[in-house]
Amino acid sequence: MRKRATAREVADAAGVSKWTVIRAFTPGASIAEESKRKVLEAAAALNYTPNLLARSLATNSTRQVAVFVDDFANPQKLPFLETLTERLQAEGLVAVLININTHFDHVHALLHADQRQVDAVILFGTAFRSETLSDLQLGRGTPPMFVLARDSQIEGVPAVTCDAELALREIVDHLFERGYRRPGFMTGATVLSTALKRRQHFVDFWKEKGVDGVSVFSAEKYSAEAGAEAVRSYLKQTDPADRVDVLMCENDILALGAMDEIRGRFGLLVPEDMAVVGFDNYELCGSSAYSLTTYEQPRQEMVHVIVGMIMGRLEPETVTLPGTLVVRNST
Amino acid sequence: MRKRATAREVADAAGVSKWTVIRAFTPGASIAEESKRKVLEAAAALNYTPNLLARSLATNSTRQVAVFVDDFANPQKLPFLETLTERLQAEGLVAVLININTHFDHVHALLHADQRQVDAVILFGTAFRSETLSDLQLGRGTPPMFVLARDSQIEGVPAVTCDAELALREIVDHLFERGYRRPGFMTGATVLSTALKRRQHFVDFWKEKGVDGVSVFSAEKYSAEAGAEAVRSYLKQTDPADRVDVLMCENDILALGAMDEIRGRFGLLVPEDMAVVGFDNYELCGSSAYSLTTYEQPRQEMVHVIVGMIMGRLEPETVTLPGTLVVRNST
DNA sequence: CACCCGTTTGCACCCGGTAGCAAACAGAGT
DNA sequence: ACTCTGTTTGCTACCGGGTGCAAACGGGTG
Repeated sequence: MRKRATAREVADAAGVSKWTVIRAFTPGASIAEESKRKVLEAAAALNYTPNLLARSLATNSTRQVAVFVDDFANPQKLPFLETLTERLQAEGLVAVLININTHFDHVHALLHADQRQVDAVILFGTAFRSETLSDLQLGRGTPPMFVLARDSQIEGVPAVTCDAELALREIVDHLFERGYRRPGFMTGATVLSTALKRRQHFVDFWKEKGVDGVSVFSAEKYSAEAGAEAVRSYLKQTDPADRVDVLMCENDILALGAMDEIRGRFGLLVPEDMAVVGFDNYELCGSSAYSLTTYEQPRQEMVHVIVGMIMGRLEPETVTLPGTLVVRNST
Repeated sequence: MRKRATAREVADAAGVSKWTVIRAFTPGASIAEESKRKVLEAAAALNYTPNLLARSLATNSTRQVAVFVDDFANPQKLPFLETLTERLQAEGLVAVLININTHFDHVHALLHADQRQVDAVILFGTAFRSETLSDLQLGRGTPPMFVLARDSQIEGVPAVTCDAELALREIVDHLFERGYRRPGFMTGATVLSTALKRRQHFVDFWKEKGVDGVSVFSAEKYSAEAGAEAVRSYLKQTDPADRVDVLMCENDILALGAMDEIRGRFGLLVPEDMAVVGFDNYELCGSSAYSLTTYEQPRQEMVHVIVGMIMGRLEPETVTLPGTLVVRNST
């Protein structure tokens, strides 16, 4: 394997010192046209490009951003990752994707990210417990952190989210207007559900409308299968007369699973027997097979804001952005 | 922002030289128990961990793997990314996710990966044209490359794929047995479709069965919407009597879109009027709303093999692994 | 021709580790 | 006490660049 050329080698070939070579590759550096040309020619001949590793070490900036993900079941992560990587790359940054799981938890991951000297850490919808940080005792040592698409449960760590209050208000208004009066809510794993505030706002706004008893039940995790199971056990143990008339699910993937179960196994009609609402507006929600009413997060704007904060253009502070209610046939 | 502690500082605190500190953090290094203890105490007090950037520079190994992705529309990417990151992390490697798009093409990405000194590049289902490599003229300079979940079109670059020949044979056998005789095939963008070989095998195996005319048409890209459109224009311009009785789609996401269109807009029944087959076994294919017959790629094994090659445990060579036919109600 | 000032270039030192050699040390054998 | 041998420690050189300062250069001016 041929080694990469170094600035030193290019310097020898061009008959200048290595610092002149560096200058030729530093925008705005003080260098004569003539020598810049010579250097670039020699560099092209030797196929030289600066070693970003060495540069990072010297400048103390890697231009790498760690992205923590712990829930790959939600297909909505994919378009987010697409937008995020695209925007980061447009800024000359690159995403290091870190899978948080039982073998590699947040502590490991943060330690690792810190050792790699990443410029920032994005907690992308992960279930980060604030105690984790104090365990680390890293204090000011860690790279700046940002929470994306989930509320921050860590003091001093800003979050960029969809405005849950506005979203749930719009949803509840819509459902009330359509005449639903017996609402239910399906959360994902109970521990985390507070991180999205959705349930709380849902309950509160129904209370404002004078509807008090929101049935709440919980799926094991965020997956279609788990959503289906949760609905199955709910429908089995609930008297048909007492059933909710509309079921709001914490995200689309739960909602799709729920819908399948409601229609498939129980032969009920959506929305006639039971309406369903999701959250995220995942691509397949619009298909005629589901036609799920849902709420679209302002993905582009959220990513725009978080990248702006990372680049230092925007003040790092918690920001909530308005999304869009997408009404379809499931309500 | 407090700076990270360096080996030098720990050395001063522990009253030893910085090389002794390094040894305390190097498994199997020659160091006395006593001084190791002293060093680790001082390190804990100062919150020291080695700087991986500096280590990478010195050892010429970053333990980073670049993963190129250019198609985020296929939700199947997500479980693959999950498995891939998990396995890489288990080996002490980390994935740098690079989004290949019009603003950041393969040439940019390869150059960038090379500058970052990544240990390997995984072309994860990307449409890499072999000319791109010769354009680069990087020759032996580039990091080792591997193609995942697509055939390699680059000489000397091994691919790890699902065995398309076996898969299509099983699928065609199954369809023939069920009595279908007028097969159709929907590819994604035509340019790439050869990279998956699926169409060719499909046509060949039908020919073996004595069925010659496979209707082939193509969606603009890999998305449900594109699949739906392709089916719409096919159904519109084809006489009902001449329609295919089974439609095989190059992947699930096309198949789901196609199914929606067939049932929703045209009011046809699947599989009675037209059967549909996909490829990948994406989670929602199993839902009662679709119940799509499809073929599951051996994801775990594929990732296992590619990571083995990266780690040097396995010979780098093209490997095809057998998947599993999943028969459901759409055929 | 000396002088001044702006541009260009070279240099010492630094970023934070790793590799391999050589010196220092300690315990055993004679 | 002396040598031998194995362990432990320190040191120089190096990975491939970046920074800030000082010296060299060059052209206009009096």
